[in-house]
Amino acid sequence: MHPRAKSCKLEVSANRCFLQVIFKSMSNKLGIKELAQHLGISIASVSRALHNPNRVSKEMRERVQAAAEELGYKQNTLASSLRTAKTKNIVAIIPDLSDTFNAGVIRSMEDAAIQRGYSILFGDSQGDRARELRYGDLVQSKRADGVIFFSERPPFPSKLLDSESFALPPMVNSCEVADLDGLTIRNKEIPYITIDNRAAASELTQHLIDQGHSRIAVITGDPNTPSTEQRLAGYRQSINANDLELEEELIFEGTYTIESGQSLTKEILKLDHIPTAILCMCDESAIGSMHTLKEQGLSIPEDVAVAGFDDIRFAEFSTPTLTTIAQPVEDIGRKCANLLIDIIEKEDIKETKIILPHKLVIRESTAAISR
Amino acid sequence: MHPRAKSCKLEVSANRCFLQVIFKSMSNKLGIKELAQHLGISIASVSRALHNPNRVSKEMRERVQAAAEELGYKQNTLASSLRTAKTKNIVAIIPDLSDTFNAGVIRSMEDAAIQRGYSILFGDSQGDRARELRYGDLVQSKRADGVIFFSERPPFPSKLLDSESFALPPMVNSCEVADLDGLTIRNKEIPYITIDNRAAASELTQHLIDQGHSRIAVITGDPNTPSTEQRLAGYRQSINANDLELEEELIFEGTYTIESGQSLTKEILKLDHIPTAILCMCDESAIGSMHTLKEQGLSIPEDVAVAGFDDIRFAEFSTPTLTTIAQPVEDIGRKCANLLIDIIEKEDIKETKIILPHKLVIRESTAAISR
DNA sequence: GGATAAATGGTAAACGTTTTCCATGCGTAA
DNA sequence: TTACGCATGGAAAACGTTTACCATTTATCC
Repeated sequence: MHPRAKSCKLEVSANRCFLQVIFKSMSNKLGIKELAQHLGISIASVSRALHNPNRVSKEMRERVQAAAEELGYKQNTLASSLRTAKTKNIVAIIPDLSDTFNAGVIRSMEDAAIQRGYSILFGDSQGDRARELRYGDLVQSKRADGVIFFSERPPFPSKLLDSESFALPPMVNSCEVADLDGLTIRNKEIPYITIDNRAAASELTQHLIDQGHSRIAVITGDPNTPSTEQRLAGYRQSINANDLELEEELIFEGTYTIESGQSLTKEILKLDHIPTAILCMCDESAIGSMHTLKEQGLSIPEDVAVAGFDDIRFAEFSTPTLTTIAQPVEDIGRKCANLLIDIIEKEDIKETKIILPHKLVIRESTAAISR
Repeated sequence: MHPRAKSCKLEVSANRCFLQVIFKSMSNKLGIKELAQHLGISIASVSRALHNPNRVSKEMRERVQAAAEELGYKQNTLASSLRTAKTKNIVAIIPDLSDTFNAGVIRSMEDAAIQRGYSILFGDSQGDRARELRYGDLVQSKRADGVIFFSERPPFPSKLLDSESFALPPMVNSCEVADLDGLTIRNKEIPYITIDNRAAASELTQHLIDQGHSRIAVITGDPNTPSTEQRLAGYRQSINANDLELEEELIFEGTYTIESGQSLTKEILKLDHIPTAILCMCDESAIGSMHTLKEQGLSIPEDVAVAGFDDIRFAEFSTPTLTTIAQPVEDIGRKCANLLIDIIEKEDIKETKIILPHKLVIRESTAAISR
C-alpha cells in the first residue's frame, strides 16, 4: 500500500468558497503541482520561479513566491535531492560526542554548515569500526554528500578504499590525522585539518623541563589513536633533546577520560620514585589525575605538577587551574565544515591539508620544581 | 545539465571479459537496475529479494543477495524515501550542544536511534527562535520523519500550530517542558520526557535548609526557560514551606554557563549580608561560582555552601565535590528517541508524557552551617 | 516590414526506488 | 480432465522534483 491515501473525493457543491476551504483544510498535500494548479501555470514555472529566479519574468517570480509564501509551500527536498543528486547533508563521525573537546568542535562545525545551507547528520562511533562503517554508508546510500571523520581511517571498507573504481566521496579528516608515512597513496590525498600534535606535546614537555622537571610521567589517550602516538612522539622528542633519560615505565597507556586519569595516577603513585610531573594527553585525564593526587594529600604543583591537553572550558576552573595546550576548537570545526562543503561544491580550494596553530597555556598546575 | 553524464559508450570489442572490466571499473553507477540487468531479472524482483524476502523464492532471494553483496550494491535511500515517504532521519534541536548535560543526552539519544535504524540530524539553535524554525523546516521539507526539541515550544510557526489543518508532525519535547497550564489544547498533547524540576529544586533547597541555611541565594538559568521557572518555583516552595523569608534580592538571573556563575557570585558577594548558601541551577554555574568564591578567599562549604544541578561528569571532580541533582541523562536521551520512533512508526504507545526520577546527590560542597 | 535574437513558459523525460496489478506455471482436489 | 488456488516474477505507475528541449511571444535592428 502506498503510504498516501488516494485523493479524497469532494462532494459536489455549488459553493466554490466552501469547496476551497475544504480543499485547503483537508488536502494533506501541497506540492509544486498543487501550487502550479492554483496559479494556473505549469510546474516548471513554479520550480524556476523559486529556484532559478532569473529564468522567469519578474512578474511571474513575484506571483509564485507570494503564493508559495501564502500557502506555505515547502519544497520536498527528497524529490529535489533525488533529481539533483545533492542532499545538503553531511555526516560527522565522532568517537565520543560527550567529550567536551569534541562537542565544541561539532558545535562550531554545525554552525558553519548551517550557514551554507547544510545540515549535519552526526554519528557517535564509540570508537567502533563497525559503527564508523555504518555511518560511512550514509554517504554511499546518498543520504549525505560528504563526511567528516575524526578517526584516522576513512569510514569505508579498505576493500573499497584500495579499489581504483571506488570514487572517493568528499571527505575531511578532523583532529585525528594518521601519519602520512603509513598511508597508501590514495589515503594520502585525503584532506585534513588538525594541529601539530607532536610539536604541541613537545612544547608542553619542554615547558615542564624548563621548570626543572626531569622525571615526567605520561598518561596517554587511547594508544592506537594517531593523536596519542604523535603526542607521545613529541614527548620523546623533548626528553631526548634535553638529554634526559627516557623511562618507558613512566608512560601509562590510558584513554581520553577522567577515569583513566584517576586510575593511572594511582598507578603512578605506586612507583618507587614518584615523578615530579604528570603530563596528561587530555584535560579530562588531567582533572581525574589532579583529583586523585589531592585525594592522596599531595599538593599541585608543589608535590606534583600536572599538565593537560585541549584547554577545555573546565581547565580554567579546576583547582588549581590547569596548564594545557589550547586547540583552536572553534576554528577546527568551522574550517572542517567549510572545506568539506568547498569540496562537495567543487569550489576552488587553496589548501586541503591544514595545520592550525595551538597554544601553550600556562596556569597554576605547573610550576618550578620544589623538591 | 543533469549531474550524471550520459552512459559512457563502450568501444565494440570481441573480448567480453575486457568489456566487463571496463563496465565494472568505469561505470560510476550501480543501481537496482544494473543489478537486475546483471542477473537477468526484473528490478522488481531485486527490490523484493532485498527488502521483502518472503515475497520471492528462496533461490532468487539468495542469488540476489549474494550479487548485491558481491558487487557492493547500496540502496539509494533518497529514491526509497521518496517512494515510501519515510526518511529514517530525526532532527534534534538543542539550545547548546557543547553544554555537558545536553551532550550526554544527545549521545544516548543517537545511540538509541541508530539501533532502530534512524540517524539524527542535529541542530544547535543557540536559543534562537529563527534557528529553531529553520530546523523545524527539515521535517516539513521531508528531510526527517520527526523532531525532538529541547525548547518549550515546537519548532513551527505558531500560525501553523494553531491551524487545525496543520497535521502535527511526530515530535517529542525533551527536558525543557512548558507548564501545561499555559498551553493551548493542541500543545498540551505534545509528548514529553523530563524530570520534575520543581520537585527536584524543592528537594535541593530543603537539603540546604535542613543543614541550617536560611538565607539561600539562587543563581538561575536563562530566565525564560521552563526549567528555570520550575526550579525557581521549587525553591520558593521550600522556602515558604519552612516559613523562611523569601528575599527576592537573593535571586540572581543568569544563564546556564560557567561565566554566569562567576559574575553573579561576584554580585552576591557585594551584598551587605552574604548568604550562607548558593543554589545554582546548573553545575556549570556552580563550578563558576565556586571558582569565584575561592578566588575571594572563601571556603566551601564552611563560609558558603554551593549546590548545583544536573550532576555532570565534572561535578564529582570539582574541589570540593559538588552537591547536586542528578538527572537520568542516559535514560532521557534513550527514551526520547524511542518514544519518537514509536510515534513515527505508529507503535502502540503506553505513555507519551514521562517524568523520570531525579536524585539528590550530596557531596562536599554543602554542609551544616558553621557561622 | 521582415529577419533575427532574446525572453519566457510549457511538455515531458528523467532521478532510483517500491508496490500494485497482472500473467504464468504448478500442484492439488474434485 | 477441469477448476482452483498459490507461489512467483514482470510491467508499469507512482513518489515530487528539475531541466533539456521546444514553441511562442516580444524586442531589436536593418
